[in-house]
Amino acid sequence: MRRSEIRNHLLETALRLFNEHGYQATGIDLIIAEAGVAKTTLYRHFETKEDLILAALERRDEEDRSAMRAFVDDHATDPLERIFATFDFLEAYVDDWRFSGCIFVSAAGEHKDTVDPVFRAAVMHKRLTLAYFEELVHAARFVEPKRIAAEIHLLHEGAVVVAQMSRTAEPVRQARQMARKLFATAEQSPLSRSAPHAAPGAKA
Amino acid sequence: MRRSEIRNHLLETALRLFNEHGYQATGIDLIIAEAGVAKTTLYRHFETKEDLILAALERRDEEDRSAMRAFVDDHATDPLERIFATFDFLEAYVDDWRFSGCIFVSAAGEHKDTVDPVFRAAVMHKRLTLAYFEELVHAARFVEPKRIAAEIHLLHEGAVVVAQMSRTAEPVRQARQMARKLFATAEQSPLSRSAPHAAPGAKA
DNA sequence: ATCTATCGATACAGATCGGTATCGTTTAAT
DNA sequence: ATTAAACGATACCGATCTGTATCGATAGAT
Repeated sequence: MRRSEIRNHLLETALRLFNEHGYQATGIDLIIAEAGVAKTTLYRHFETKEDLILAALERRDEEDRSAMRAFVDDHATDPLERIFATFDFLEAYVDDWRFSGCIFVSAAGEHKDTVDPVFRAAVMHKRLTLAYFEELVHAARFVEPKRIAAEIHLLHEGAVVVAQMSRTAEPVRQARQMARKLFATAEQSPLSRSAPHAAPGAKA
Repeated sequence: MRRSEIRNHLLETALRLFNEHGYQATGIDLIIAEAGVAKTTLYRHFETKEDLILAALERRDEEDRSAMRAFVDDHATDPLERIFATFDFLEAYVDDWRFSGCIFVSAAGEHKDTVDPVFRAAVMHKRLTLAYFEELVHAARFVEPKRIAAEIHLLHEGAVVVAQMSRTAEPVRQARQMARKLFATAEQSPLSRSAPHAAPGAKA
């Protein structure tokens, strides 16, 4: 294995095991065994296990959010439909056979102290995801974009947790239906959302 | 301390510590130290740590659901308002300074194997909670009661997870608003709910 | 081709884990 | 008052944990 690939390989292996068994339950020895790497090698790339967890979460954060962006860009152009497309992305995410809950929620559940770096990393992921929702909602010209974005976020989180327990993607489909019902009646800006010319204060 | 109280005391102590630090992170030694009890005593009441976890979850399950029932009974008589009262209960639950996320979701996050008894116990709690929602929805004469109950459940779970990250009760209030908007337009049975006159029993 | 940094393998340290064994003391029921 | 069970305290077991030390082999860059 090439030198520069080891770090990536370690992160991917750790991420997979964290997702399968959790953080505390995943020992360093298991990670290096699955990665086929010596313990010294792991500790040359990551100072502590916590550093490995943080690096893994950071990587997954970027992966997830850029994957959602790409999915939305690929599947919808209409600003309103782009909002609903996030639920389609979520459905595919939950339908993966490796799915066993949101790893950030699990990370927050295992590191409950609000000053714990792992907890803070989980919170940061949710904040960045919420910020993307705000972009989408803003582009759809909703009034109170922050409120609508928070509602989308809440639906996403609820769907994922229920899906984690029921091991079905049905909660995600239900969340999308709820979103459609909620945002069909949500008042939009006087300048209708399909207006090709930019509305004042448009961010993206 | 009286003999019969030891088991209860152990369960309460364990529950508190599990809620503070999680399950794996809470060692037996910490539990007995906080409970002021010898290790032999703990193992005379519970065969293994897993048994202690399961007993704690079972206890908490019954406590939570009976507390929600009592709250709803106390705060609303109108069948529709009783549904919304569950969100008021949830708000008080989340507003507690000891709140750090749903212990059943955390339990499922730390025991991801679907055949793990702890995971199954967490799932059972959610199923029983959902069943109660179905009772409430049925009493409110909604068509498709199971669908409506699942939506309430999804809103609850989403609110709790977002509240876990933000450490605010605001997500719960938002979830209640979403429920009001969703179920205001939800079609009810031809026999409209019994009280056509102004809603009594709404919370103060 | 040589040098240097990183690799794999292994052994080990020190702490902590869940759980057991022992024993003297206390408590509840007869 | 006596008996039997549960108690507290403590020492201990084997396993596992994160992290370090050592050392020969290997690979990248010059």
